[in-house]
Amino acid sequence: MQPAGAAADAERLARASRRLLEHYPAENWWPSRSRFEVMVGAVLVQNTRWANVHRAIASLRAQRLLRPEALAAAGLSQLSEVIKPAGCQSVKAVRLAHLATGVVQAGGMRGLARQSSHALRALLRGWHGVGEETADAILLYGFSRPVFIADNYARRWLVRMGLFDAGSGVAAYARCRHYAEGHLGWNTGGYQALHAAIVLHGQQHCARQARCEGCTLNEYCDFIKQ
DNA sequence: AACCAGGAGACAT
DNA sequence: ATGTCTCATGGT
Repeated sequence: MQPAGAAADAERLARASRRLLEHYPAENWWPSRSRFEVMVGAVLVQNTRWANVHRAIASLRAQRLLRPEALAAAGLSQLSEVIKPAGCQSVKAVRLAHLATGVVQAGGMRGLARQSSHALRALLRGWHGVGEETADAILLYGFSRPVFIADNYARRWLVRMGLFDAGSGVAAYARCRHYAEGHLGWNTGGYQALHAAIVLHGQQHCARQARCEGCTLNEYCDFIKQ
């Protein structure tokens, strides 16, 4: 059993999450034609707007590079040129190369799909350029695993609601994810929609302030808190 | 021209 | 272990 108060926190979190979903019903949040494309997109979208990522992916598709073997065989300079619209191309080209090579060495997408979520996350995290958030995005949207993405938006949201403050850093990310998963216990579809809603809310409201006070849409944030 | 973007990794406490 | 700084680049 969970300690006293945990049940109340779980209910608050669940209620707030439901309200978020009602007001930010994101559809087609992560468009993709294949699991590998999700993996590629997860790297390209790092610190980047999706609109720019979309162009880079279209470019990759035109070059027939949206397959692990082809991507792994591509040269860095070519790759860098193709993904340019997504920005930070020299960095991301290297990361994509590691990603593609990793997929091939892991036995392709089929080999990856056989892994447990825990094993898969550990494997992905071992690849250069795949951090906590990117790994979880791949798990959630690429491999349909029930994972709560504890990104900056999610962490800030939880802190503002006074529910949970994990601090910062890699370990803090895991603590936050465990907290949310432990209190929500949702399925994959739920976490997919929730992540989208959290990001949309975070982008539109009090994006940079430490607290909701002073936010021009404070009433909305208070509404979410109920 | 400044500032942000659907972070990651290195580095210093 | 945890918190902070740096990197890298297109778009607004």
